Amino acid sequence: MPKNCNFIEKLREVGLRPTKQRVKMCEVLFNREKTFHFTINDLVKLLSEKMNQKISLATVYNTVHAFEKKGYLKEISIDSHKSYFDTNTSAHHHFFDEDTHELIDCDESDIDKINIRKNITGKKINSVEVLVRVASDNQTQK
Amino acid sequence: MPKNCNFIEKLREVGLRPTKQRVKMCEVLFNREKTFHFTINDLVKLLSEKMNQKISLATVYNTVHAFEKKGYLKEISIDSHKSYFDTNTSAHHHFFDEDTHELIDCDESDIDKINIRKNITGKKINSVEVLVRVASDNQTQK
DNA sequence: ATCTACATTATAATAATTCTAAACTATTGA
DNA sequence: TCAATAGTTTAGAATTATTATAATGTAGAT
Repeated sequence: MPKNCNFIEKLREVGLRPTKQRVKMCEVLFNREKTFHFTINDLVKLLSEKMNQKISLATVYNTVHAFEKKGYLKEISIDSHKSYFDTNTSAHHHFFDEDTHELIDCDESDIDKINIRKNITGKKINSVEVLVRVASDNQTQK
Repeated sequence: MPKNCNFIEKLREVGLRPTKQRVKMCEVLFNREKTFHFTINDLVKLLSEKMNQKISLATVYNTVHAFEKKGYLKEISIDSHKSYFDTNTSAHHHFFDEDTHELIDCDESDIDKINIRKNITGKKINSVEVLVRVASDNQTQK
């Protein structure tokens, strides 16, 4: 049984038609050990260069957003100039390497539980996320 | 002594020429009790509607970025679709109201100190910021 | 096999931001 | 004071990221 079958099933489960393009994108995004952080641009490049799969840019946008809506992907706000997505959809924190522009997931144990003392009346907390910006430690940095 | 003098001096101190446009923007941004969160769009509207000051869009971008570089403003990443700026340039956390798209500063006492257990070798921590997303608490929400 | 609803595609449209090059202005110092 | 000059503003063009459109294609149901 080829591994694609998993993706076909998973797509069907959430009500997304398992089209050629979506299955291909699943392979690129979810056949990984570690979580994957990417921009739409990264993904288009990966698909065309590594997978030799020409998918229209509009489809990549549509599909990424479909995946996001169905909980397969999560959008991360780090840089107002581009959208990052994360294959790890659980609530978790990030390190952001300002030298390489690389995102790194935090494990649960990396950051102690955040204690929030303030309450906004009539509002409930949807998420609490920490972003730790890091950069090169040497003296000669800019 | 008109209050503008302060801004003229301040601009000069950091090496920015105190032009008419910059001083006007200072008045809009920094003559406030509370910190101010805004997008470029908000600012352009404020300048033209409230202050009756027509400033070219390019100048608003230039000036906001000049202020940011000199530490007068801080950019906040919340929404990948627009850039928010904050007149509070110290390290601090935010609430983000997902209903109104409003940003609210946290006081020091609102969130306990964040304890980071992980170390990225060769990298130092530049900042640690928490974003708490809140939304309406009622049952009938979307 | 056929139908229908949903997907994909190329391309156009939009929105946010940056670039360009000409006109303008604050500062310097003769 | 006044010109020189270096930095600034401006309108508009260019660029980039993203979304909309409308025609064509395809998965799933009958």
